[in-house]
Amino acid sequence: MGRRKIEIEMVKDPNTRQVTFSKRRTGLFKKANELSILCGAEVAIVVFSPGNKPYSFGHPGVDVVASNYLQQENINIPNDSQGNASFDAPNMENLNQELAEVLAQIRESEKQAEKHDEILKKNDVKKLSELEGLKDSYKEFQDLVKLRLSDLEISEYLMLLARHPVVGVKAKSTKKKRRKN
Amino acid sequence: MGRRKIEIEMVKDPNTRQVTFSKRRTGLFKKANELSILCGAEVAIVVFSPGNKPYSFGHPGVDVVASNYLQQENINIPNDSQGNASFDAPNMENLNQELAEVLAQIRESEKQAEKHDEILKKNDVKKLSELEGLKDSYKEFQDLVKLRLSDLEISEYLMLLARHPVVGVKAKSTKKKRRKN
DNA sequence: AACTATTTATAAGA
DNA sequence: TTCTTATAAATAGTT
Repeated sequence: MGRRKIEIEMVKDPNTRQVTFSKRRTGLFKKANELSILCGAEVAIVVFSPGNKPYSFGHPGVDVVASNYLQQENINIPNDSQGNASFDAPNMENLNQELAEVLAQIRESEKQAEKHDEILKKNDVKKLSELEGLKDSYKEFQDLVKLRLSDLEISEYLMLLARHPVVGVKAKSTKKKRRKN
Repeated sequence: MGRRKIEIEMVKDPNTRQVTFSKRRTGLFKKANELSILCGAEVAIVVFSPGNKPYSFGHPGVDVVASNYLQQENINIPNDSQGNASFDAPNMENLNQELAEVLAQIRESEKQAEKHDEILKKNDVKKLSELEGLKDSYKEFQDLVKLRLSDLEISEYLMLLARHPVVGVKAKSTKKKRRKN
């Protein structure tokens, strides 16, 4: 849909490829957004550019989509179906297990936190002094939870993407080369 | 791009909505496929229909993406050697311990949260201004979480998860050996 | 599912 | 990178 028709095949020129990527990624995300609004559908997308830079889109949010997915499928626990459990396996499994535990607890905590909010909303607040204390510790609590929650949300999201109802491992890293696109 | 222009808002009629969903989902996946081919990009999409049925698209495949990514980046977690601004990242060796600590903290926080709930229940709280504050701070860290959901992290988690989509409920083992190479 | 009148996306070019 | 524009492609309403 441009000045000329192009074949759907790898764009040879790196520059052109980059430009094409940028334009089409924008278009893809726009379409995804429209789809989610028009149809009330939940959408999550992850894309890696030619330069390996990751981009993502989620509506209403990757975490929400993931949660719904998990709620629907819940945590099935398939075994390693690939038999390729060698690569850093001990390490990963160990983390995986712990993460799974934390995940469960976080979700529990989240529910409580929500309840907490609900209660606050429904019951008109009365004791000011007490509230002050509550507020502080509540916030601390929330911070703690959230500190980990982001990682977990990602894990959930990834489970979703992997199309397997599994709990994923997360490894905090960061370094990454940052290419242009 | 049809007989008439439509507003991007929830399609009211369920039938029409379903039809729109089908058409646009097809279009979205087609676009994703073209993007992946034209630019050699990795793409993964998950969509939930209005009826909550999941649809997904992946090219060339989440696990493949994961392998490539790991091979390229590996789980190497040096400090920021690229001069990229980033937050600290504990390496794999520290993860277990870190997780354990967080786990403990969360448990503690949960207890606090419960206490809070009880207090609130027993004392009919009443103070709108305070409520507002609570809601605000809650939103604040919600936003913080969103910030942490950077593309970078998502990609890393995606890779790791897809590579090790296993959740073993095994006994807690000890640390792990080697780090990335 | 097909068919088109239109709208929308985008390939080139600036 | 952003914008412009000719043209290809997607799709809303219809059959």
